Amino acid sequence: MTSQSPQYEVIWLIRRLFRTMAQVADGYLAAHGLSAADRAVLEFLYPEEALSVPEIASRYQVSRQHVQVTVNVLLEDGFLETRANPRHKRSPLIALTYVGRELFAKIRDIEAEIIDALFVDIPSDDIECTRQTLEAIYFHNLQHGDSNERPAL
Amino acid sequence: MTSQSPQYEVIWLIRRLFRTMAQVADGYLAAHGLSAADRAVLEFLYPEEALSVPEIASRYQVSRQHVQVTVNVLLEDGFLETRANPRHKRSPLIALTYVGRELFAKIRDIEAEIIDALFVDIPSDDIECTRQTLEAIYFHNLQHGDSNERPAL
DNA sequence: ATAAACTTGACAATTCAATTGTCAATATTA
DNA sequence: TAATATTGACAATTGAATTGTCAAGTTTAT
Repeated sequence: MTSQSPQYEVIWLIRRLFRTMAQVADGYLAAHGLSAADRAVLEFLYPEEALSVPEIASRYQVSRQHVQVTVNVLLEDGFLETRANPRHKRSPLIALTYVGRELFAKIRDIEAEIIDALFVDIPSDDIECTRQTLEAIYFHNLQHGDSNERPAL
Repeated sequence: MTSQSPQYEVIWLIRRLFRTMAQVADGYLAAHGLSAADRAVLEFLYPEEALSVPEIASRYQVSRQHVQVTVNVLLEDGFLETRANPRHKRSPLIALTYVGRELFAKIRDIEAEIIDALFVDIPSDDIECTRQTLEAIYFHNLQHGDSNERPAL
């Protein structure tokens, strides 16, 4: 509603699409016992990354302590494992286990299905144009961003 | 990161753009003493809508009680006023006051500036293509949506 | 017109994600 | 080797939102 310029409408649509997508995501994530925060951590490590908790926190632009708790639970659940960290003797690297990688692959499959259904009517040229435009905005945003670290999930 | 299909990347970008936008919004909203929830309520009433609290709640897909609290504060602040409700004698319509309308217009000006800066390098054809594509996805989503009401801010 | 069923606004308690604060142990660096 | 910083664990707090409850008033069906 309440349109003004095409730019404004694009932003409006992004806000609303995010909201509905988040609702849908909550559904299939909860069905696998995951929260949005869990998903974010898994995504940072997928498929073969190994990062320390503070590293994840700074990328996920979220407090170190919060990531710690999330990671600890995922470790207990067997989706993550610790590895020796060549850069820090006390702070291990966190990586996906085989089970964790399978889980996140499954999540991605579910998402891919939903997304494909969403885009089923859209010509691929339009998808590509949209992708490029959003990417340009995203990186433009980064250039002028006042935050000193990456923007986060 | 971790691209697969252009579709997936579009969704990925929407998620990240939303996050960074929300951070920016928190900044200028807080500078005017508003929360995101306040903004949502003002937007529903701008420029000349008059809705009851339960009506706002069902559009904003949020609990009636939460909207009530938000509206009560905005009433006290003089940004909203109550009017007789022809459909309900006890539940008044809520509408913007002159001051409230000025405030939201100001918010929109700030947003328009930020958005224009964001899109400054993008050809208008690309903006239009993006708008159409996102709109198509949004309405496609609505058709198949399982929620029985509108999707929300 | 009247009784039954529902809606509304107010208030309270709770939940959930996330932040902030603190601290001892350990690492890094100067 | 001493000074400084980082890490993980734990606790308390915040903030936005939900859920529960209830009396008062309103709508609807009879």
